[in-house]
Amino acid sequence: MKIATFNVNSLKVRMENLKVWLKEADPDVVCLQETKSTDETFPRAELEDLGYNLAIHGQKTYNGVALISKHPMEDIRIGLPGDDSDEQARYIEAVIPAGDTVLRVASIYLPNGNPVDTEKFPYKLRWMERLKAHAAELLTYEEPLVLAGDYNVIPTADDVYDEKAWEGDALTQPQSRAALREIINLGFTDAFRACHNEPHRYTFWDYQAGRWQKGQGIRIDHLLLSPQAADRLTGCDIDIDPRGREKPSDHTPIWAKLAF
DNA sequence: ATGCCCACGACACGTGGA
Repeated sequence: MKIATFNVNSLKVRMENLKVWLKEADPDVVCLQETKSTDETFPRAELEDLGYNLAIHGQKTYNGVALISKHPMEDIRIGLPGDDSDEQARYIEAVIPAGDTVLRVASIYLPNGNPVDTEKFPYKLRWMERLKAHAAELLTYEEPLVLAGDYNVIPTADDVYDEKAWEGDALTQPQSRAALREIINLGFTDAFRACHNEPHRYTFWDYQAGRWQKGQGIRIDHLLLSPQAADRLTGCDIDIDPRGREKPSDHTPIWAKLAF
């Protein structure tokens, strides 16, 4: 089972770029972020024609997450528990039959948190606390679980082209990094780091200042695996080609393969 | 030191992204 995550930065303008990648990568499940589509404007037919079932949590203009799966999805849960007043569409979860068990997958769009001297940063940290609590709950199920998405956290200096250039940014703040470590330390495995130890592999390159052309990116899209998922991990990699094509997102897809 | 680029909503440029 190939599970991918891709922050598309608007589905509407990314459909051709996305479809080219879907056809060549042929993922079973894709966690999408920043769809910027409501449930009404979501391009359902185009994705269904490619053989995918849909689970959508949309919002006008901003945010928006979705799961697309070639296998049926059950027990779809919308929104991250812990704050009923939070109206931002940043979390969706579903259960997919896999072999003689099930795979639970979540698509996560963690808040950016910039600028750090505004209410946006404490919102990010509170959201991470809620994610930690929910992740701890899901771990008690003792089933294969993948929490995948745009975490908006650069885990270490090895995951950024220039640590100094990002000093003071919400993505490298010690509090952001500590909060991500706390989640991982519940018992998760970073799929990419389980398969790769080389530094400076990226999933995002800013549109500005020629960052893509200069190879200056950051690694912020992650797949976190429960022990039962990590035991099945056979590979993980970043598909950088979509970032270099026409009308690219500023993110590129990353995937993991699990054996069932 | 700052803006660079891109998408959205909806027509002019402000907001948000990372």
